[in-house]
Amino acid sequence: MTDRLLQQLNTIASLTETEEQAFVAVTTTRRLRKKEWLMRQGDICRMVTFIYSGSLRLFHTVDGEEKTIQFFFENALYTDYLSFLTGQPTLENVQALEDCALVQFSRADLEQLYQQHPVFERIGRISAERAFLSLSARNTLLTNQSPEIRYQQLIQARPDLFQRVPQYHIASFLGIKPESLSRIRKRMATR
Amino acid sequence: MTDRLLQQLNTIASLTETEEQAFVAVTTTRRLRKKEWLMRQGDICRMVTFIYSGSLRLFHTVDGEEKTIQFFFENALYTDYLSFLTGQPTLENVQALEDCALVQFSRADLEQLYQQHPVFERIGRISAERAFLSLSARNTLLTNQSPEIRYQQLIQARPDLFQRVPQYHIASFLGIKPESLSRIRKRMATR
DNA sequence: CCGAATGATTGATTTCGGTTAAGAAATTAC
DNA sequence: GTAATTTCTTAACCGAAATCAATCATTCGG
Repeated sequence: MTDRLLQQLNTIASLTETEEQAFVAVTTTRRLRKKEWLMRQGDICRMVTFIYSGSLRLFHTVDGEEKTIQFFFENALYTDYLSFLTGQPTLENVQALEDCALVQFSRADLEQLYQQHPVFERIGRISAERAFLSLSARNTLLTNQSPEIRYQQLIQARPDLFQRVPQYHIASFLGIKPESLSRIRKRMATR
Repeated sequence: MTDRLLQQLNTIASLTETEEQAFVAVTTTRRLRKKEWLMRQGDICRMVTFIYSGSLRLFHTVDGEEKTIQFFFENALYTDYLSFLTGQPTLENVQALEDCALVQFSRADLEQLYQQHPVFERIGRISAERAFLSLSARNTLLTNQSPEIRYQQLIQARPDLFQRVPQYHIASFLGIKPESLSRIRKRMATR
């Protein structure tokens, strides 16, 4: 399982044999059943998680209501930067949508790697930059476009999502209520 | 001017004399008059800009309408990650709200620094992480809270903003129309 | 100091997504 | 395979912000 994570890292910056070994030494694997939790609001996030298979949903709870922020599928990486970096309790909830196989490593070990092999610092930088870009894109979509456009872009970009995720989670991800998504779909069908 | 930028960098990771000199060698300074442009949609962003004094406004143009994304004041850093990292033309417009004194360095030089002194890689990583966190906070506010709450949080967090920035830019930053902001203010005053 | 331009407020109306409530369809569990 | 639960759709109504339009206030240039 760790192989595929290493592969991903190598696409960011290539690792020597030694660096790969140092990295593998700090990873652990883990399984999660559907509906089990990777993270609950109030936990402290000390791990980076690589999704080898399965899927996760990240959401915040606002006024008792779940606001879906992101979905994670195979080959994605997840960590709560805020909690991971500051040691603060997280505001995030992450739950398995499907059974998952995961690879993890801890913040403490990552700091060690940063010290010992600057290439990981580079990987960390590029990863953070990418996370920023993808958040930025989501931000732009969410604030500049109408729900209908957001929905259209999403089916364009991720048609698979609708096969694997219930519609009311997708509605939440789009920043609207399930009833509204239903209306949008109807509107678009009859046009 | 570059001193204050160095100071900021040193709070992220401390630089040796040599590293400081290498950095200073690649910086240039620049002035901008009110209403002049640092960046226009379609440009390619090759620079990181440190605001020594003055202020800037970053906005996107969507359907002929300006959407203010962010304000920059003294000691802030600006770059368009997307354009800076990929070399793509930017979608961002950045205009001086007040006369500005700026310190800049180029992507090419930064890459050199990354190669020669890993500490800059570290600074780059931490900066990207911070940018992510701050965008994430804005995101949460913008998507989870009503315009009224967003306005309240903003005067709490940045009362100075209202002294330095016209209200219609602030409205745009809050994701609403000037008329609506005016009404929110009236509503709050009479309560 | 005055007129023009810019920025803020106010009012009338419209629009769109939220809310509430019900029922239909699909999935899950026994 | 059927009942129970979950998910999705539909409809009527509501409310907050957008839109449209006018007016007021302030700033700026000459």
